[in-house]
Amino acid sequence: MTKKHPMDTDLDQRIWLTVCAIPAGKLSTYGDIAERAGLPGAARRVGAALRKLPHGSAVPWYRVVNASGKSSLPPGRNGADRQRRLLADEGVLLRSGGVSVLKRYRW
DNA sequence: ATCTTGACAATTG
DNA sequence: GCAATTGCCAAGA
Repeated sequence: MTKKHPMDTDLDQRIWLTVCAIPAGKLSTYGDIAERAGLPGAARRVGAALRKLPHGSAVPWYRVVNASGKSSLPPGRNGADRQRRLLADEGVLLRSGGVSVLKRYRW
C-alpha cells in the first residue's frame, strides 16, 4: 500500500510528546522542540500543534516560548498572562522576557 | 496542484 | 529594543 508511515500523520502527537519531556521548572523554544521532534525548521508547526490541545490537557504547552524568551500568545488573561502565571508557579520568571531568561531556564 | 495561513526565527534599518 | 522583511514548513481550503 502506498500508505505513508504512521508517524507522518502524527506530527502533532510527536510534538506533544516532546513537549511533555520538558522538565518542570525549565522551558524550551518552538524551534528547539521542532528539532527534537525531528522536524528541523518547522517551529511554526509546533505552535500549530499546541494550539490544537484541548483545554485542560496534561501537555505543558506553557513551557514553550519563542526565541526571544517571550510568550507568543496574544496578550490577555487567557493568553500571555496565563502562560506567565503557570511558569511563575514553577519558579520560572519571564519578567520582561528576554534572552537572559532563556540562558537561565532553557532545557 | 496552487494559494493562503500561522502559539516561529534570523536579519536588517 | 522594536518594526518590517524574508525564509520556513506543513495544514487547510
